[in-house]
Amino acid sequence: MAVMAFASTTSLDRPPSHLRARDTDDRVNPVYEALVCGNCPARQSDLCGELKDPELQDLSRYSLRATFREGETVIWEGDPATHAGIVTRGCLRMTRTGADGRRQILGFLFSGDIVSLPATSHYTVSLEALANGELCRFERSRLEAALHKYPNLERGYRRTVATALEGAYGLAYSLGRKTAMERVATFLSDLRSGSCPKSPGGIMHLPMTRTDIADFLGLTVETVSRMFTKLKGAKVIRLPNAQEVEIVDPARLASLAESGNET
Amino acid sequence: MAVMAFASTTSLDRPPSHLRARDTDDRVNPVYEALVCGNCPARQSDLCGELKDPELQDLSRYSLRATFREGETVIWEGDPATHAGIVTRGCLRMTRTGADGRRQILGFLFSGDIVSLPATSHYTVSLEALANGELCRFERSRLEAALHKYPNLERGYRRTVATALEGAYGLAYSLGRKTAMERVATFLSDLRSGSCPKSPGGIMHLPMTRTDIADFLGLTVETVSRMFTKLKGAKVIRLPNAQEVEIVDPARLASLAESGNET
DNA sequence: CGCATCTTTGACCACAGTCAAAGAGCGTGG
DNA sequence: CCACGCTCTTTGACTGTGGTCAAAGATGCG
Repeated sequence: MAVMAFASTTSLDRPPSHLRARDTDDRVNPVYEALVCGNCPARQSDLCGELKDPELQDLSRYSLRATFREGETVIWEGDPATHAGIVTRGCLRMTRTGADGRRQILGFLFSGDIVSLPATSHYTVSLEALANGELCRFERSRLEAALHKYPNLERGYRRTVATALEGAYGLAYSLGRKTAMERVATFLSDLRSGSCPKSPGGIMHLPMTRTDIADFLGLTVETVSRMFTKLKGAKVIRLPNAQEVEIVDPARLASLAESGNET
Repeated sequence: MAVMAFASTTSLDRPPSHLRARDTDDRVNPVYEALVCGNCPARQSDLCGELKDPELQDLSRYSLRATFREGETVIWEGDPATHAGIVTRGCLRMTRTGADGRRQILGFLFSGDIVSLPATSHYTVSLEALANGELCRFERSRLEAALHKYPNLERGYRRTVATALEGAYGLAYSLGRKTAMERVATFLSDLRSGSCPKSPGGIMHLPMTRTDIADFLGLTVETVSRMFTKLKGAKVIRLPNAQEVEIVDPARLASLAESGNET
């Protein structure tokens, strides 16, 4: 699939074009796909959730599967927006990078989350893999045809984008009006109730680094680390190691997410 | 007669009345609406822009017009989300308010801007009028039916929401990663190229207060005021009075929006 | 084991927030 | 017509939260 180079904003701290080679493993396999959809993690998503089996089977004929590896950039800000898709496995970060390298992460995508089409002809965010995974993608015109053919799908897509908008508003509220402690508490609280996979013991594995969290919350690594330490000291969370968090006191965490200092 | 029946139906399932006295002036007038659409400011919008005249005429049968006055709250966060609509005149602010009164403005809506349906059954933001104006509204199920009937409309709606998402991402980037000066410069620069009405002399009338701007940019009134003063001192803008801004040096303003201190 | 990357901690600093007060603009009423 | 009160804006002095800089632990990998 043809992808052009875009010197401007994208190639700052991420390795450039050689990573995009993986894009080529898109493949179409009607029979296989139809079978796969049944137990696809995205089967429960807003997008596919309301589809009936025959609809899904028809739709799956147009789906393309692409695997990605940790560290790989799946979508580059500024590239022609040719596909939309669903994450079926793994985790990605959605980022926007300024000309001077400042970075804002706009969200983390887990299995079942959707990559929607931008309003413009080019992507306005990058998508970088935090863990190996897989995308179920649709070529733009195929998706648009399907949206028109299946009102269920169209409604689901609408809800999906509205949910994304809702998330962005929530993020804006955090960034604009919350303190560092509130932001970190909000982040952990949201992760807990979100699609981040949890182990049976209630321990969450964080696929993102402290730097990623900082870039998501509009803070610095140091501040994020200090807040983690503080939450650990207050016995609100446990940190078996840097990548694992156990939320010991969800109620207190939720309260900290709203007020910062205890109620 | 069918139209009249529809009119009474919608007034029945309209949200509880104590919050919104003004809503009562919704009215349906097929002939009048059809004529009005032709020179409606929203005719150029993403939503209505691609519609052909017959489609528009059909659609207009379901439109409800509601006027609003400065200071009035048109939509309350938490209310059942019964309508979507287009601003046809005036200006509104979209706000989210925390339990403790902290406020984040998520955007300003001018004529032609769309109020889309939320993913949930209830509105997640409030809409407050900054200037007298008018909304062209559609009852939820009517809009959904129309979206399915007219692919043009559906595509337009999709682009509209994607544009809103784009705007929210831009705001998040500002809030998370820009300095006070950059945010104010970005705000003014965006207003200039946006739908905020301008006088022939290139002077913009700001319908929002400094407090509103602060609540939009995640700053305080004092900081916003200081940045305005600084921009005036640097001859980047002129301030004939507090409500009017003339952008004297757009290029410099744009540069300040990205880097804060000169290039 | 050695190097690289990520995380944590500490000391210091600056940008924007807080608190306070004066100035500007505007509608209302005497 | 001006005085009054209200709201909004501006300016000043000071403070504090979170950023910056630096360095020491962890952790993981070849």
